[in-house]
This record gives sequence, structure tokens and C-alpha cells, in this order.
Amino acid sequence: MTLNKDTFTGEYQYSLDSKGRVNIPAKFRQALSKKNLNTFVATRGQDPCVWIYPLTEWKKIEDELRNLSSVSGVHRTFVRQIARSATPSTCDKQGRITLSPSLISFSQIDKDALIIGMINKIEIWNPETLKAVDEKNINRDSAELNSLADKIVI
Amino acid sequence: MTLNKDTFTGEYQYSLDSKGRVNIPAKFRQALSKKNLNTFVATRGQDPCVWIYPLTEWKKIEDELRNLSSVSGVHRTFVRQIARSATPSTCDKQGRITLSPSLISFSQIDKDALIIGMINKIEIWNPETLKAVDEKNINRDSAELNSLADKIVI
DNA sequence: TAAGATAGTGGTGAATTGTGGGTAACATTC
DNA sequence: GAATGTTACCCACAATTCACCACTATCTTA
Repeated sequence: MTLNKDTFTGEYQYSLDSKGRVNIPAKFRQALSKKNLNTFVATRGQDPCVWIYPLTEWKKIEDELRNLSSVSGVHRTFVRQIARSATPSTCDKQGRITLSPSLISFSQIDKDALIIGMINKIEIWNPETLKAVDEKNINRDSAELNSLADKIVI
Repeated sequence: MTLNKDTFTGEYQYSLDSKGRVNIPAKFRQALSKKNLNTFVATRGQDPCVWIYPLTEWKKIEDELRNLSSVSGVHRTFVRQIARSATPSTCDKQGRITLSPSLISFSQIDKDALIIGMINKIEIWNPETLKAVDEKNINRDSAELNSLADKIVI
């Protein structure tokens, strides 16, 4: 059974090999619609992890970035932050993508890679980092979570 | 796999040789559409770095500059800064362009050159300069950067 | 439970890419 | 017109990257 196309859920524990390759879970690959050409764009997450977008989803972000004016210093800093780490990568025949060295060092992924479906994108974490971040957030965020209740119904 | 044409992302650490040449990353050259004739226009960035535009993109900038009235002193300074240092440069067979001495001294690039894809243009930095500028900006503008992220990143 | 299919991991070789240097063409100046 | 300096082009080497192949473990189905 599969959900909607280009929708990712679930978590998987895979490994990063010596060449910086990680497997994209087969379920995720099957969920990817054809127009993405088996291609993802990896970039820095807002948390210390890697964000993986399907190509078509990334293009939406790209369009937004293109419309920011370089006259504004803040805009430049913002575009630079996102764009400099963004690397397109096509799955090889085994279903893996290659992460750039700078993304690997940013996310501190060593060998174990925890892959999480985040609906419209995929996150790749060092399992220990996620554990630490999770524990820290679980208390602090309860107030903000309450305000979410106004916005969505589960 | 490449993104849209004339769109640049990612960062690369290359070197400036004794003749003032820097390599344009192969990925960027592949992204360049044919009508640019392998030619870029280099100019002073608003930050202490070099901005490299594909020829066709530069022509758009020219048009915009043309439309800025010469009445305002601020505008004149802005136009002058960008226009006076703009130099077209075609890639040689190895994929390099030559930077003018004045751009090199302006950007304080010595040997290491950090090349960053900024969607519609390319930046070339002295890595140390970028590090310093980046840290300063991110601290100073963190509130604005966060709100941009909320709006744009999905 | 056995056999087949699918999925994840590791390695290898070929093609591409970055870098340095040499040489020819061009322009400039005396 | 000769000499000098500058620019652009070309070649070659070394390192990296990428695409492919093979093996093993796991899951599925009969």
C-alpha cells in the first residue's frame, strides 16, 4: 500500500558508506513521482540534519530564492545559507544518493544514518544528535505546540 | 543531474593560479545555457567578493541599472560601483575564467577561492573573508533570517 | 520450508575534472 | 621595425568522481 505520491513517512536506519553515499529507502523511491527523474536535492536543515527534497519540490524553493533581491544584505545572507549547500543528486542503480562532504560534516553523520519521512521532504540525522535535540525540545516546546492546536486538527 | 538552466547551487574550493585564473566548476558550466556562449561577466559584489553572472543574466542587470535615474546620488554610486568593474570573460578550454587584478585585490583572494552558487549568479570569496562576514551577519540578522526561513523554506 | 525476488552494502574501473606549465599570437612602446 | 610584455590557447598529468557490477541478507510467496 502506498500513500500519495511524493509523500514520505516512517523511519529507517541505514548507513553512510566511505564515499558519502546513503540509501534512500525503497518505499521513498517508490513514492517518488516520475517527473522527479529519480533526483533529489540535499541541503542543510534548520536543525543539524540534512534535508532531502524531491527535485520538483526543490524548484519551488529555488523560485522563491530567485525572487529575493541582492540589494538587501539579509536576503543575500539567506540565499547563500541555503544555496551553498544545495546539491542535486540522482539515485544510482542501487538507490543511493551522494552527500557532499560539507553536508556530512554539518550534520555530523558518521556511520549510522537515521532517515525520517517528513511528508514533503526527508531528513537524515545522526541518531545521537536527534536523540539529544529531541530531549531538549520536548519540554521547551509545549507552549508553542499549544498554539498549533488552533491551526491544525489531528 | 542538473537543475534548471542557468541556476547555480553548491560550494567548491578551488584555487586562483598565478595568472589570475579560477576554474568554474564543471557543474556550473553544464548548467549554463548555450546562448551564453561560455561567457560570464565578473564584477564587484555588494559584499567583499566577486560576482559572476552568465552573459544573458548580466544583460538583465544592465537594463535594470539603465532604468535607475541618475538624479539620486545614492543610485549613481550604486551603478558606478557595479558598472566600472564589470568585465566579460569567456571560459578557456579547461573551463577557467581570468579575473582582473582590480577584482582580485578588491575581493582579497589570495590562493584559495571559495566558489558559491547563488541561484542566478556565482560568488567567489576568500574563504576567511566569508567566514568572518557570515558570522557577523548571521548574529546580527538572525531574527530576519528566521522569518525568511518560515516564509520560504517548506 | 524452500525458492525466488527484492533490497542494502561494498568495491572496481573508466571517464571526467582541476591544475600547472609551455607556446604562439597579439598589442604596445621605444 | 624590433623588443617587451600581456593575453589567450593548448597539452599533459594527477586526482577525483561517477556508473556499473557483484555479493549477501531479508522478505515474499507458493
